[in-house]
Amino acid sequence: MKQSTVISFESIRVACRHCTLSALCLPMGLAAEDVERLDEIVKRTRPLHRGDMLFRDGDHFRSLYVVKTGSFKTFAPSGEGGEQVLSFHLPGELLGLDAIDQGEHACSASALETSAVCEIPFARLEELTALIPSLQHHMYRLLSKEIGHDTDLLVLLGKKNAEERLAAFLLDFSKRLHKRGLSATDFHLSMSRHEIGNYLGLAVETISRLFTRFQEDGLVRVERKHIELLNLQGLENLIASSHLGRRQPPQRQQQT
Amino acid sequence: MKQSTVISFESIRVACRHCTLSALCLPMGLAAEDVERLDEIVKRTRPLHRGDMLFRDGDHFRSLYVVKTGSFKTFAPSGEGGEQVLSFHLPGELLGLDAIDQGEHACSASALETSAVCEIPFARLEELTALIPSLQHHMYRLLSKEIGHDTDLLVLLGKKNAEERLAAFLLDFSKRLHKRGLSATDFHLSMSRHEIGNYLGLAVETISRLFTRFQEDGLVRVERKHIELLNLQGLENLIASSHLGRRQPPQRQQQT
DNA sequence: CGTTTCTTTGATCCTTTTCAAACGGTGTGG
DNA sequence: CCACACCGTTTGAAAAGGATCAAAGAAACG
Repeated sequence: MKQSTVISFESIRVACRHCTLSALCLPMGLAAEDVERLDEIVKRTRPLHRGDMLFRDGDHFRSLYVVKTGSFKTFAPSGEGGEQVLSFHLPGELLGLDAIDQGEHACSASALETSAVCEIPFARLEELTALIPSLQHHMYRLLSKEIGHDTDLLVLLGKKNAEERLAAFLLDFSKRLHKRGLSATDFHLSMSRHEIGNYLGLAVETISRLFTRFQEDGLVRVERKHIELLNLQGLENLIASSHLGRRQPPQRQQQT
Repeated sequence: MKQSTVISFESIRVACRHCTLSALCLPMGLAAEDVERLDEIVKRTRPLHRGDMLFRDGDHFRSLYVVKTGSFKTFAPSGEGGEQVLSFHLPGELLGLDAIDQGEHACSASALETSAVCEIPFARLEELTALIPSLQHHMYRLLSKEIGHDTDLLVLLGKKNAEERLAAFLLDFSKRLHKRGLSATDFHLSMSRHEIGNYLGLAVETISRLFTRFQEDGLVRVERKHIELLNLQGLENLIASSHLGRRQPPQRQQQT
C-alpha cells in the first residue's frame, strides 16, 4: 500500500490511465464517462531523469502535464543567471498552468528524480471543457487553487523567519504525501538542500543549520534526504506561535 | 486625457458599461456581441471609501469584481494578527479569482481610497463562458495571468534586496498606470508607506529611507504620496544589475 | 579510486529590523 | 477657527538574523 519506491512497468501503465483522474477529477468528483473522454486526449510520454527539463521558460506552450511518478521543480529566472524555485510537484500534481496566458512557458520545470508525466494537450482540453460544464468548473478551480498556493508562499517569504519557513515546508510536504497515501512522518526529500533554500528564500547553510537544530530539539530525525517528523505538533507550534510580541498597527477597517 | 482625479458621475456611469470590457476583453479582443452579453450580467455597486472592505477572507464567494475607479489592496492573514499585502489593484483590474477554488475568499480586499467596482456574479459568468469559447479562453488566460503576477512577486520576495524591491514596485506601478493612459512618471500613491512595506516584505522605516535615498540619487522626486520618476533607466538598472558577483552554482540541466 | 558535488560547521560581515523619538499633516471638538 | 490628539512619515542608533566566506567531511559518480 505505502510503497513509493519500486513501481513495476505494468503499474505505471495502469497508473497512466488514472493520473489525470487523480489530479483533475478525483478531488471534486467528475462523472465516469467524462473521465473517459478526458483520458482519451492524454498522451503518454517517456520517462525523464534527474535534471531533465520538462519545459523551459520561453518554450511554446502546448500542453499541461500531470506528474505520474517522481517529482519536479519549477523555477523562474531572477536576473543575472539567478533562479527562484517556485514549487515542487509530486505525483498527481499539475504543471504548466502559468503558461496559458502568454502562450509560452513562464518558468522552467525539471525532474528531481526519475519521473514520468501525462501530457494533456491544452487545446484539446479546452474544447472538452467547453462541452462539459463540470470539467470547466474544475479547471477554474485548479487554476484558482494554484493562485492559493502562490499566496501561501508569498506569506511565507514576506512574513516568516527561517525557522518558520522550514517548518512550514516540512509540514506542507508531509500533508501532500499523506494525501497520496504515503507516510506523513517518514519520507524522502528528492530535492537538495540548495533547492530547498532557494525555494524558501534562504541560503543553503541556513537550511543545513536548521535541520541540525530541529534534530537537536527532537522535532525531526534527518539522515541525508531521509526525513522523519518526530513531533508534528512541535513543528506546527513553530509556525503559529511566531511574532507574538510584534507590533502590528491596528488597521481600522469598518464594515461596508 | 490624463486626468485621473476628477471624474463626473456621468463618466462613471459610462465607464461602468466598459469596465468589464477593459478588464476582461480589451486585451484579447472579444466579439462586440459577446461583450454585450457579458455586460448584461454585471451588477452595479455603490462606491466604497478608504478602509471599506470589498470582501473578507472567509466570506462566501459569489462574485468577481472589476475596479472601476479608485484602488484596492488584497491581503492575507499571516498568523497572530499579522497580514501580508498580496496586491494592489488599479482600475480595470480583477479581484477575487483566488476564491473560486474553495468557494470562499482566501484573502480580504479593502479600498485604498474612494472607489467603485463592477460585480460579476461568477455563476452567471461560468454559464456564459461555457457558451462562448473565446470568453472561456479568456478566463483561463486571466487566471493564468494572475499566477504570473504572483510568480513575479515571489521572485521579488525570494531573491531581491530592499532597493531592488522598491525600484521594481515603482516601475510596475508606472507601467500599469501608463497602460491606462495615465502618466508613467508622475503619479499618486494611494497606499501608505506601511502598506508598501508590507507588500514588499520590508519595514516601514526601510521604505522611508529608500525613498529618501532614491531622491538623493536623483532617481525620483517624492513629496508625500506624490511620486515623480526622474530616471526610469536608472531604476531599471537597479533591478537588473544586481547580484553580479553572487555565486550561483551551475545547475547542469541537459536537454530532454 | 579519484573527482566532483552536496552537506555541515565555524567565524565574520552586512543588510534590514527594531527601538526611540521628533516632525508634520489631518481631523475633530470645543 | 484654533488647539489638541492621532496617525503617518522621517531620521538616528543599536541589535539581530541570515548571508557570506572558508574549509572540512561525506556521498555520489564515472
